[in-house]
Amino acid sequence: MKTLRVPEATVTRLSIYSRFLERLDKNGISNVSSGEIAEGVGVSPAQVRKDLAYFGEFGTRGVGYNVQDLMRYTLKILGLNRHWSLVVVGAGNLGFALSTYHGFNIRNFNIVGVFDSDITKIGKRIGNLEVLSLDHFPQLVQEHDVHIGIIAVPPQGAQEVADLMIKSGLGAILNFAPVALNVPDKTEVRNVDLSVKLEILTFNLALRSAQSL
Amino acid sequence: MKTLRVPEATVTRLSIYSRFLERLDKNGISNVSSGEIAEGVGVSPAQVRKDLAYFGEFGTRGVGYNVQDLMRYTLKILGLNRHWSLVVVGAGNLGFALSTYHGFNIRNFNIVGVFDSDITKIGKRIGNLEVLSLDHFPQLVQEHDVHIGIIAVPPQGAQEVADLMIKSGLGAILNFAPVALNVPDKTEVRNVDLSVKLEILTFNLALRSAQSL
DNA sequence: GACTGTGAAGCCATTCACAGCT
DNA sequence: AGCTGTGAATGGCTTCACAGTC
Repeated sequence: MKTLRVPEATVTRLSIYSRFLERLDKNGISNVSSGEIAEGVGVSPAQVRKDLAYFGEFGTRGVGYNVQDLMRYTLKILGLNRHWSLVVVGAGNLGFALSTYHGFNIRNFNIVGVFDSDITKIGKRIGNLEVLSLDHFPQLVQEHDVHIGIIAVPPQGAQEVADLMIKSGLGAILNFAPVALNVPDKTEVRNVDLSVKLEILTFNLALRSAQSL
Repeated sequence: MKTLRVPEATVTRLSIYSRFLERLDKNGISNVSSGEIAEGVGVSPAQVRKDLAYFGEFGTRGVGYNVQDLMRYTLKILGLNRHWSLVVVGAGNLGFALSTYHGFNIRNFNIVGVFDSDITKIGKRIGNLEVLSLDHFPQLVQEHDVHIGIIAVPPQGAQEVADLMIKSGLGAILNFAPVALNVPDKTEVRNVDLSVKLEILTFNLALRSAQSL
C-alpha cells in the first residue's frame, strides 16, 4: 500500500483552501490560479501547489484550477463527502456554544448529543437537543454511528471523559480542556487551547515592548 | 540588540509547561525534571530542555528545576507577570462563552468589554458586563489600556471589526472567524479555527478507513 | 548516578526555479 | 505568455548524544 505521508500543516491548509473555494464557487467564479488562492488565504503560491501535489494533479497548466472540481476534490480528501455525527460532553458555556456553532453545520458536521454529569444541567434544552446524562453516552454513540467526540469539560474531568469516549468506540477527540489526554495510539486527538493562543499574543507583545526600551 | 528568534512551537509549549508547573506547585511539588515535565505534557525531555534553553539556564544539573522558580520564569517570558485586559466583539454564543470562560481569568486575562453591532444584543448582560454598541469601542479600549481584541463575529463582519480594532490601537487580535484577516505587519493575529481542527480529524479517520480496504 | 545544557546530526516543511503543458 | 507540477535547495525544528555539573 502506498503510504501517504502528508504534513499536518498541509491538511490544515487544505481545509482552509476548501472553504475559500466554496466562497469563490458561491460567487460564481469558476476558475482560479494558485496565486489567487494564495492571496485569498495568506500563503505562498508554491505552497498551494505543493499542498495539492500530495494528492494528485488537479489543475491545467497555463490556466489554473476549476473551482468546483477542486472544491469537491479537497472536500473529498478531507473526508467531507459524507456527514459526520458529533457528540459534545460538557454543557457549560463553551459546550453550549459549540453545540450551536453554525460553522459546523455548514461543513457537514452534525451534533447529535450533548452530555453532562451535572444533574442541574441534564434535561436542559440546547437547540433541539436535550442535555443527557453520561449513562446514555455509549448507547447514543452506537445508535448514531458517531466517531468523533468533543470534550468541553473542566480539566479535572477531561481524562475520564476521554476514557469513556474511547471505551464507547470513538476514534477521534477534539479536546478543549487544557490538559494532555492519555489515549491509545489509534485514537486521534487534537487540542484546542484557548489560553495558549492568547499567550502567544502576550509573548509577542511583551517581546516587542522589551525591544523598544 | 540580541534578536531573540524563538520558534512559535516553543512559545506554545512554554504556555503549556507553565500551566503544568502551576499544577505541580499547587500540589506542593517543589522539584521537577525535564523528563517529568515531558511526561506530563506529552513531549520529549530533550524538547523541554531545548525550549527552556532559548531563554536561559533555569535548572540544576543532576537535580532538575525548582518548580516555583521555573513557573515564575515561564510566566514572565510569556508576558503574564501583569494583567491583560481583553475586549470581545461578537456577543453570540461563542462570544458569550469566551466572555465567561474561566480559563482566561485564571491566567490573568480580564475581559473588560463585550461588543456587538446587533441592536437586539446591545444592553444584554454577560456576567457583570453589558453588551455595548461598537460606537463605544475606541473609548473603552483607551480607558482600559486594552491591547488585545477577540473577534467572535460571523466571517462577513470580521475584517471590518479587525479594521476598527487596529484603528483603535490594539496590537493583537485573536480571531475566531474562519477568514484570513488583512492587517498591517505590526499587528499580531492568531486564528482559532474550530472547523479546521475537526477536519484534521475527519481527514485522518477517512485515511484510516481507506487504508483498511 | 542523575540530570541539565548544547553542538551536531537528522528530519521535515517551505521556497526556489524551471521544465512541461495549454 | 501564463500557470501548473516538481526536483533541488534552503531553512527551521526536533532529536541525538555527550560534556558539564551537582
